[in-house]
Amino acid sequence: MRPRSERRLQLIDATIRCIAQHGLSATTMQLVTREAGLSLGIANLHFQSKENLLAETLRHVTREYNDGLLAILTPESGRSEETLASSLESLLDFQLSHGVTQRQKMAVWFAYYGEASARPIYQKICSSSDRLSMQKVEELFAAIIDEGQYQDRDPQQLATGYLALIDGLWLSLLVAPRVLSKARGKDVARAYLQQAFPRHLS
Amino acid sequence: MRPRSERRLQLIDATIRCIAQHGLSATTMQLVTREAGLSLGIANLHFQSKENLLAETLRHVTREYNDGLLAILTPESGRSEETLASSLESLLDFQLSHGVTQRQKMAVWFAYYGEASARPIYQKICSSSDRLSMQKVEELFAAIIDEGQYQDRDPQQLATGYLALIDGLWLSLLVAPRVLSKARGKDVARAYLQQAFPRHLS
DNA sequence: CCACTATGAATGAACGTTCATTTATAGATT
DNA sequence: AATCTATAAATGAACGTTCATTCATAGTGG
Repeated sequence: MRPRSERRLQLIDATIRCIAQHGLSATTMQLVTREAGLSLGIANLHFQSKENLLAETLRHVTREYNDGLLAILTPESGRSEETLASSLESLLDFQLSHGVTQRQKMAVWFAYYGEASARPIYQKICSSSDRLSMQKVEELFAAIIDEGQYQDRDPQQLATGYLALIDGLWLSLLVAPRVLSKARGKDVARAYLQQAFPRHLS
Repeated sequence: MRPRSERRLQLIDATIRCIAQHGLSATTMQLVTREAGLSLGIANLHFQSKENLLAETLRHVTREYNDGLLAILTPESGRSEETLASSLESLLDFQLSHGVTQRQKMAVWFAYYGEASARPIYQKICSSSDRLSMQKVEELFAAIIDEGQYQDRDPQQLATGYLALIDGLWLSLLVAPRVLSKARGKDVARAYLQQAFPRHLS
């Protein structure tokens, strides 16, 4: 017997692996609980329903990503080494890091995106996460434009383009990893940022 | 009684509407055949199985898009008015046209992408379509770089970035249409191309 | 001894598929 | 033209399977 929070995480992790391996539509309670090494009834005990388990899994993956993003893009007092240029570099490193671009995570992410247009719950979670990224990246870009005295740059438009580019690269990495390597994907994203802020990226 | 090809198209159209409205995992044979105004058994008569119907639906949407792309990016003798600059403009217009960016089509597209990592059939269809787009866009970009004598431009990298950007914009249009309008999405894509080929886009 | 955690067989609803039957169409025969 | 025949199209009730959920039961810690 283990505490509630531990079992919840154990089941969410198993759900992630199942979605990545079998897809969202083939993910059953049997598969998830067996993957977790637990009995069939346990998921309903901790999550009430499958729908809820799936929603919580999406929230988990989304929160994990958002926390990583906020750690980079939220200015903190005491980090004297931090510059706007280093934040930009960190952002790029993070979004194409191993942790974020591993197959499992991306497969989960896009599986939910694919169903989002039909399920309000998923749509809400996805779009609110997108809004946060957009806001934070736009803030960073605005500060960089100000610092670098860049002319004719629209931070909102650049942030929209950058985040769309990252999403598209993730999709390519997921569907055709042999065509696009992670390193090349990073080059492409870096080129975008270099065009936008040449004096902030080597 | 109607000929085979007509019924097939009728069922594929119904499948598209069902996926857009209910999602891929909630699309049942009952739903599809009722949407088409036909009986339950008819889909298996024309498509053998549900799996086959779903695969054919993906092929249909993919082919429709590829045909539109090829019509723009395949040079034809007799089109004397055609320039590389006008091809670039046409490409942009097409990829953010009403026909391509309507909710139904995008919802179907991403629903399959979401399942593609777990289903080889979907993966194959999606990735071979991506490869075609990549090849054609890369050819266009290479010709433009040559004509415009642009320096330090890698056509493959630019094409990868551009197509990823378009994918990402479609995703935004689907999940958060209120945040990103089609017109603004087009502006963002145009800005990318303008940075790359300033002398080929007004 | 009580509250919480855990099990897995049982349940009923929903699903894809099948198939006996009916309906419609086109060609052949009278 | 009218009738018959052969073929394909179309139907929907029925079948077997799979699924999420329930629940009686058992185990565990305080």
